[in-house]
Amino acid sequence: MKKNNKISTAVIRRLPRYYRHLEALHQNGVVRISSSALGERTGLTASQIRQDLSCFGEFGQQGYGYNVESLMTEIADIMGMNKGHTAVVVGAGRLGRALLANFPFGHYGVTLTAIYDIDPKLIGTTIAGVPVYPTNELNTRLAAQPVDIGILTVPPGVAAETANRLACLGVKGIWNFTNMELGLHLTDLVVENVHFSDSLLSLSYMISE
Amino acid sequence: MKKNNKISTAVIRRLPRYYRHLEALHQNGVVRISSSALGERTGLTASQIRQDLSCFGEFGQQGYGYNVESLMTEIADIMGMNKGHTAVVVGAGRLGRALLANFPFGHYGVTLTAIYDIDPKLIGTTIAGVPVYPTNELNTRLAAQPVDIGILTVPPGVAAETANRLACLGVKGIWNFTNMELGLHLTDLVVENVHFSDSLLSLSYMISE
DNA sequence: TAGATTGTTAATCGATTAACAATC
DNA sequence: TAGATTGTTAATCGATTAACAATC
Repeated sequence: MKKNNKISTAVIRRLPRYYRHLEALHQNGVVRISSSALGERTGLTASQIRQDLSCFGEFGQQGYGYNVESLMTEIADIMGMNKGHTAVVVGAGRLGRALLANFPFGHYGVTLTAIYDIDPKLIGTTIAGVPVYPTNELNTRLAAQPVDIGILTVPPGVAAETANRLACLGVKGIWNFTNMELGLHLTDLVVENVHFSDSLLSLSYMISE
Repeated sequence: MKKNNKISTAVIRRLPRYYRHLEALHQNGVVRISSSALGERTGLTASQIRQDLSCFGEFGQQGYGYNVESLMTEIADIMGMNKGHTAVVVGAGRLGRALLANFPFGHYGVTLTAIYDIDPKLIGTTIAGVPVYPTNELNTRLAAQPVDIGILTVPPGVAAETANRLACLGVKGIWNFTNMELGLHLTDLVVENVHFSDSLLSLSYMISE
């Protein structure tokens, strides 16, 4: 009984959190969990969890709760982890390489098809098993073989320009690690910003009380 | 006319965004801006901006708007950028080093006093001008000279344990880059999570519609 | 069966938006 | 002065919480 009304961003932002906790529970061999127990773990109310999940279907069972593994699988599916999303990384500097080395893209259902950089020393090599191409081949390569996500780890100076190119080349989403506001107002493009500075400044505020 | 009622997290999360845009405006030589113009830039309503700012004081002027530089300065101050916060980085792996190399801590009013790692090759060196100490000296060094913020870039396996040590050593905040839930429930400790996976999964959901 | 816990409806709470008098 | 734009109060909207019948 999927309900495609319109999911609020508040709910969407909580889905990965549910997933993270369910994954940990599953790894610890926990088979079932009630909304109240999950609430305790996640720091949310049982009511909110049931409300959130009910946006997508009926995954629980009265008197029992939720099966950890199947709820985990359902949420993974809802979040698009089984859509086979493809992505390219643009910018293989320290941050790009740290991400490539540490972040388990495959685990989240994202396949990296290429890395782009301007450094001649990197061209032709592979990083984390992904080939590095020169950035000036971005247009032709992506035109020939579109991808879903552009991961932006370029220096701030070329962030906006690169984002524009990615947008024109038809990516559906940009994962933006530059501290720049991309200012793209295309309705069909999603920009997810990872603004470290915003995060640190919030922390700074909260410890300054 | 500061009003210390209780600022909602929604407002706190928008402060860095205001700051970012004001900084850019200032760099472009813009001297004054109205709430509606700032709203257009930031994608928020003029009403919300005025409402938000009024939590902290009266920074504008009727018929004129806000002075970009002074509003920027005010917000910087509100966010604690002038508190002289100190921080240590724990974990000098790829991510830690990328952060050290790229992120302008000083610009946000945070002074790094030390880096801790277990790799003997790194001990005694400096990264981005900050000395690296062995992690087993964390307790004695922080006990002797407390810091405000612990930046957690250790591998997931030791995240919880390291966070606990930092908490016991009196840090006020933890900037958590591990994908782990730290599960510290100390009332006087603030944990700011940078969960890359949550961010990517939200993006994944949003492009999957 | 009796106890537990769901999904959902209704009530509450908080956050955003609109409106406007005050005033630069 | 007249026009613009603030800070703030009131109205609206949305999100969270509480309650409970349904049922495993």
